[in-house]
Amino acid sequence: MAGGRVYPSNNDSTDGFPNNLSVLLQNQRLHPLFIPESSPSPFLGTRSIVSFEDSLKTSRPKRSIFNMFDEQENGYDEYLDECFHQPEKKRRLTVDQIQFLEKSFEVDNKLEPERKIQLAKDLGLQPGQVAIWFQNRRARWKTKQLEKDYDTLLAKYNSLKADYDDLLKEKDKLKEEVLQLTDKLQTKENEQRNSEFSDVKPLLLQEPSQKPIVVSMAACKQEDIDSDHIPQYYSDEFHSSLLEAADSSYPFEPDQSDLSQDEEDSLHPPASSSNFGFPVEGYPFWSWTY
DNA sequence: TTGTGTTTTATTGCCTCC
DNA sequence: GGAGGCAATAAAACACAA
Repeated sequence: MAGGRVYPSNNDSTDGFPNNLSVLLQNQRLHPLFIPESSPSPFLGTRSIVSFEDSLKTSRPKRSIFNMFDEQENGYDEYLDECFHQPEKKRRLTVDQIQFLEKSFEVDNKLEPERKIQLAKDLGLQPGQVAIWFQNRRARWKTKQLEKDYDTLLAKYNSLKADYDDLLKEKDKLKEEVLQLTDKLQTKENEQRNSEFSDVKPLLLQEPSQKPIVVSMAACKQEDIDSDHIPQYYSDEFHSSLLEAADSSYPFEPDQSDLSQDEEDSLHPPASSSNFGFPVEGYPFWSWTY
């Protein structure tokens, strides 16, 4: 339920003192902490005082505002008596009292004993009441502060989450872009390979005692056959024997069969074989992997 | 008028500090 | 051990709708 609270007006006060705080502050130039030395409290109305007579009929709590008063303010008997004779039950503080306390709270939310007594004297309250008011006020302030902190954190969280979501979207977008580019590249490479493949004359290497070996020239560029590009560890002797072999013993014949990539691959000896890149029987030299 | 929700005042129990 | 602070909570005061 909502709604501002309507506090009882102090205009019906019978003490003859101004009840409006602003008027009071103006007329007496009161600082919130300023307590006149010997002026009666302008807040000593009839509506803001606990009925102490009623309270005293019952057993006192272990530490009530009465005990606190008795323990701490023994020299304050006159004022206590005045309060004790207030006929009414517990009442809320008046607007003026609350405004005065609020201003005092703004200055310092902690209450030293001297200040407590002065405030009580000036407001027509018991020091214990002032202490309790400050305590409750601190609790309210803390609650509000927690709510503020929560709102701040929530706003920060929402902002960060929005950023994070944006980054996720950006990441997905870039990922998709990479996939598309990869596909494009793959397609281009395939097209290029196919065009090269169509120019190649598949070669059939065959020896009477061996199964036919088909080698794609695409896998073996001319420069690979040049002596300059044959690794040094192949001796000249070995080199010449290869050339000799290519010249006479292994006539190349065109192969009309349609080679698949797998078949082609199967013609190459395994790269990580135990031959360490040396000639393998049954495989042409240009299919060796160094 | 009454029921209900909210706010304020006060109490209680526990803790820390001196 | 006492004073004072805090959290939890009771109780009173109050607003408001039905």
